[in-house]
Amino acid sequence: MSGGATRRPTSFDVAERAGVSQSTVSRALAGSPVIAEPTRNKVLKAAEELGYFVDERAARLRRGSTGTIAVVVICRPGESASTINPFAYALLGSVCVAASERGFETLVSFQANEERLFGHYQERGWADGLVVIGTTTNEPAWDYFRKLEAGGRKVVYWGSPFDELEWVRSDNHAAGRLAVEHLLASGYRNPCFLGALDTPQVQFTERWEGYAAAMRDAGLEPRLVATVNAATREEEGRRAAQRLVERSDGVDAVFAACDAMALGAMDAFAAADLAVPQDIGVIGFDDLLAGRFSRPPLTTIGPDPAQAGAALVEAVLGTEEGEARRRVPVHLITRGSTART
Amino acid sequence: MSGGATRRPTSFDVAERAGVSQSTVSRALAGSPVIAEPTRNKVLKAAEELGYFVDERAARLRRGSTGTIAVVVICRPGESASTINPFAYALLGSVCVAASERGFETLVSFQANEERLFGHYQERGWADGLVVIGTTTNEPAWDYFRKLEAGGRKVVYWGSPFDELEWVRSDNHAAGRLAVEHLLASGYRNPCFLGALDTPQVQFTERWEGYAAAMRDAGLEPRLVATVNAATREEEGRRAAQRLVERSDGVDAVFAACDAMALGAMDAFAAADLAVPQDIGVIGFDDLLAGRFSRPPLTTIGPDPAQAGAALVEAVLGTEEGEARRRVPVHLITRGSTART
DNA sequence: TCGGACAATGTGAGCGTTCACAAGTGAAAA
DNA sequence: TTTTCACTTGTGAACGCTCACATTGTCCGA
Repeated sequence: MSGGATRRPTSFDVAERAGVSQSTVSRALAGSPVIAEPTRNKVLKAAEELGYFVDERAARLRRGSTGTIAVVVICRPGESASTINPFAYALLGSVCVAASERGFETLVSFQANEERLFGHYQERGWADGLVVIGTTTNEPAWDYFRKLEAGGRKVVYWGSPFDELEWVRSDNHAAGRLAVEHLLASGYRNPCFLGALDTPQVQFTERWEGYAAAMRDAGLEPRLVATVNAATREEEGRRAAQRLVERSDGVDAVFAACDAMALGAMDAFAAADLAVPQDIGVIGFDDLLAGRFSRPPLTTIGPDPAQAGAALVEAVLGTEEGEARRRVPVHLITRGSTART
Repeated sequence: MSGGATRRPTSFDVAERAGVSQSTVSRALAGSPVIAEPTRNKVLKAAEELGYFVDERAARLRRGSTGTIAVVVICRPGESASTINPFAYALLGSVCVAASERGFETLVSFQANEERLFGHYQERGWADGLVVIGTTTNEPAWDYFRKLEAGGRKVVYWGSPFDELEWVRSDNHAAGRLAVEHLLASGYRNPCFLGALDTPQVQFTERWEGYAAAMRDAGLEPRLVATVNAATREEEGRRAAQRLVERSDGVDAVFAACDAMALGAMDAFAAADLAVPQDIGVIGFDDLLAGRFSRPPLTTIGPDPAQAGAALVEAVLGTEEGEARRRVPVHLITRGSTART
């Protein structure tokens, strides 16, 4: 409306208008009980008239607190904000909520370019801690994380491939077992695992291990249908499933490393006229919204994102060693894609 | 590893270690060309050894910049981070990316409780601007927004119900027309609109208006199947579709106000043994990932989230009036749910 | 030998707060 | 009246940084 950009009012402006000292303004606005009621009212009125808000960056500087945790979501190269695994979003959201519940702000950035990613870690050095969601293969990451930790900051990784870092993960072992048990109980005889083991995604590897252990316990041979890198997880799942169909070696169920892959696989099965769940059972991991609306709806295993987010925040704010290294429990959500009966 | 929490190093610590003055450290780290190369190296080495990072909150305080834009995602009451409309996440992501490209940080919060929401606006007052994603019916919001704007901050709303606020929206009118044109071209004769008009979601209302105008242009009577409030959008869509099925008044296609509703509706149609797209066509809005994996895949209309995010950031950072009030173009994505032929 | 120009570094103020401490009230107790 | 004390408010020093300005050192031409 008006012309020039007017300077933002400070507590001194409020003090002048209210006819008190600046520190009285500070106290009144901070809700200090020592301030007399009439004074407080004068101050509040003046502040409101001027449209004054406390400058948090100054307050925090003085107070010595940051009150902020940084969250970095690492995108895969070429991945945009809209093609990223939706589970990362759910996790991001619950991290923000959990942080907010503990009175912390969250500073969020999405990074695809690793060069810039590291630059950003530095800029964000002023946060109390850093939560990293996603995976990077970049080795120099170690050095950066070390530097950050030397600088008194804590870095917690969701599903880190680096053992030296603090991490929070799903109980992937349990997930693998749950998948096998459920598939066998549903009447499938030859469940295979669909995913990749040679990636920095340790979570995939752990799911495989859980799956393999459960298979052996049941007297069965674990089988891997390896995915190869593609533009999206769905595409990876689709291609791997196509190869599986061509092979046709008696596999009658698939435990996919993530829902996106499972959905891609279901797509491929439909194209090959294989009926899910009759001809082949499919179970995923993540509990994406998309899985609720696929035909058939996708049976899946997943952590509660709220629980996972809370665990991450606790880990990044907690001072106790060890306590931070946690496993988030997973749950089986049974839907149509494994309902053989 | 070590015991007590050591104080974070400051530029004075670096200066002492490097044997130079504090301001030389500042200059060296800021990349000032006036610093001699050997000095810069000494400083960089000392900084690295101490694990020093510039305290951005102090730097920005001194510099007078915030370099931050706040993003608030409003959840519907009872909605958790994982049940929120995924489009909001995609939008959030692209806002973060767009901001980062312009050198800004993003401070993100998810708010369900409106009381706290407003408290948070104040705390976040130190950002250069505020992007609000989601909808609130709360009238006092006006006052808060006014106060924020009086305080020199800019608030931009995604799909605001308040006309006095800056907003960025999809071109919902065009979306309504696109939907009708596509449905008629696909051989449907009686498309209805599924959604609610009495909500603060102006975007829904605008889509209805676009739909209604296109219907009249085609010589047809616009028809509304009203949704009523439920826990999730899917549930709202499901229930409205059930009523539509019971009515069976010749409607042969549905334009749902959002994908989540469309998916819920498809669920209800499947339960009622109505085949999509043969018996009834369905088209949504948002281009959710879930729509790509539904059976049949969902035809939808939507803005490019990246474009929308960029427009929001531009609006919140731009100084020009009017320029900020923008419409983001929408695109039709044709999939199975309207493939009658 | 000296002074001026230029390059590199040091000095000190101040960004807008909070907080420990000092100081000013007025009423109750001596 | 004087002392005491509770209750409020004012004063001034930080927080860690950047930037305008002052200072130092070095080289070169007169």
